[in-house]
Amino acid sequence: MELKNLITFIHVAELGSFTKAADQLGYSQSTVSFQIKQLEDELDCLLFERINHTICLTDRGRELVSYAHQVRALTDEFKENLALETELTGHIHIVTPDSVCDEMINTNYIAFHKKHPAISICFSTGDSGVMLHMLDHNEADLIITLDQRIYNKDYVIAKEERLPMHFVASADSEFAGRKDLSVKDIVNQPFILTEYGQGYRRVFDKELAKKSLEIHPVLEIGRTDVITKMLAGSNMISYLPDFVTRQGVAAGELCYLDVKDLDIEVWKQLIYHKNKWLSKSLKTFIDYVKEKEFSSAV
Amino acid sequence: MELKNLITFIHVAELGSFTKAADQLGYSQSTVSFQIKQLEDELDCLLFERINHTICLTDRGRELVSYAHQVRALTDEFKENLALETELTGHIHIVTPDSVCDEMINTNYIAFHKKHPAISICFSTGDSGVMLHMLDHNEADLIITLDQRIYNKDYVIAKEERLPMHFVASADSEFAGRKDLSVKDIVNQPFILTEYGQGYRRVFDKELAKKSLEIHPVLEIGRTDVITKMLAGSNMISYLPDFVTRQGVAAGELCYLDVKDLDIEVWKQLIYHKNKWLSKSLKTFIDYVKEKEFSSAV
DNA sequence: CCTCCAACATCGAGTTTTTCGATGGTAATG
DNA sequence: CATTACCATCGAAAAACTCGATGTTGGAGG
Repeated sequence: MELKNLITFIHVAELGSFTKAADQLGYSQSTVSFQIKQLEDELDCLLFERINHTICLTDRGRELVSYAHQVRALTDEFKENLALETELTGHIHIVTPDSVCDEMINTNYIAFHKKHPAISICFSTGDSGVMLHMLDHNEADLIITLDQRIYNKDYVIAKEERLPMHFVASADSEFAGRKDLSVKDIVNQPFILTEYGQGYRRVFDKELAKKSLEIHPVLEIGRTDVITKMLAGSNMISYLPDFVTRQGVAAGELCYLDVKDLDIEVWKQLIYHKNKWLSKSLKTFIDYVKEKEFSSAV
Repeated sequence: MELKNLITFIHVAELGSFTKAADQLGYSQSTVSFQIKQLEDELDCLLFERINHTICLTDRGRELVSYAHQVRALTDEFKENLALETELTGHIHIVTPDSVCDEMINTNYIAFHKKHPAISICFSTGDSGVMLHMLDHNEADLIITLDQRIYNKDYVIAKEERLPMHFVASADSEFAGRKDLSVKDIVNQPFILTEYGQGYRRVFDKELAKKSLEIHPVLEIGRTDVITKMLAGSNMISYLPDFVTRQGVAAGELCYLDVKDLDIEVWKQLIYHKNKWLSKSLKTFIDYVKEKEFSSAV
């Protein structure tokens, strides 16, 4: 009972003629005969009485007409809905580091949700390793990494930008305003950093190790908002992406230290798996994140 | 979007595995891959995300699951109904000579209708030529002929019997009781016969012509009930099947004339076209007619 | 760390199915 | 009586389907 045969059957039943149906469908007449015969064999009943070269639906045939129309209607409806791509619904799972997640939820996500209330979104946080693993296991639709620049043929980098990094301290730090600092000058200061697993922290430690230096932070915490709050007015130092500290510096609470001999490449990347099916919802969300979350200014 | 592929798709979606679906369906794994790919190509969308050798339905895939289930349900339902052969409904068109029709409607049909109220039946009358033409054009489902014995490879003779024929006159006819009459003795009497087109009348005339005889009836009429009524008490003679006159003879109103030199073969046959689809209703009706209308006693 | 296993994709070969054109028979038409 | 229209059937050609083998990759187990 393949759809093709049912379509042919519908035409034959409507036109009352194998030949006409064949013409209409672009088949040869013998093909139509064969297809109808197939249906008859499969259903083990006669669909048309053939008396004197004219055909006439049997009762069974009439039942099949009704069924065939239902199937066709269902199919048409389905294909139409598919073509329409319906409304923007569905579920999206995005995983980011803490700092990014904070910013997104607080500043941008509310607007997105207002615009697309039917898209349900799950934000969760994780370090780079966890995020990539989730991508590989189709447990996340989309991730944002703050890490060394990732390239992998299985991933699509939807957008990326290099993040300027700074050593940051309280605006009233003893190092504030000092020119041409070296890492060595500050390495023994009390540091507050993101925990080791977090992307750029690993890069940071590695780079220091190359210089045979080591930093023992007094506090490790992923929440960069906590870090910046604690820096202000304290004697602690941190190493953070600009977007985290920019506001504090502008407000006169924090300052950048002028350390010249450490320049770490930290990238912010928006990544999804290359085999990921991009629904319209997901595309919309990706576009949103690309625009809102990535500064075109940098 | 052939049904076969949809079935495979349903299995894959349920089992979450191409391989398992292949096992369950008796396909090879490559076949299942191919079938799903076919669906994806046809619908121009990804149905499963393949990430790390595990598959996961996409939104489109989920929509297709719903559609595929609907189609399958519809198909199952249809096939089940077909197997059930539902109730006895439908329309049957039977054509008979006047005399048979009279008898059927008056005596038997009412009982049949009570037993099978959902079967709608159309009785109509016609002479043999018309009836056979209707059979050939699928305008009648079933006919009963009273005529010479018909054989044609396109027809199915559901039942037949030879009808005894008699010259009949009023019980007080001058020929009543006379032994060993010849056709010649009565050929000039006033005759009342069925009209020429009617089956056995044609045979009757032909047989007389062989003997170089001719009869000019004073009245020709198909309604045999009218004929028998007119015979009684008149000096007219007719030539009729036994089943028409039996009652009158038994009642002492009519008598058979003992004409020995004319013996015409008249057959009552129940015929349908060999290409006719015999619905259960039609079969039931045929069985009914075979039993009720054809005397097993003759 | 290495091997094996489980999955799905892909390819080419073999088989099955589908399609077509030609042919045949029959009834209606002119 | 020739012609047309119609459907069935047949054999050949074309297309589609199916399979097994192979490749790739990640995870599990030793």
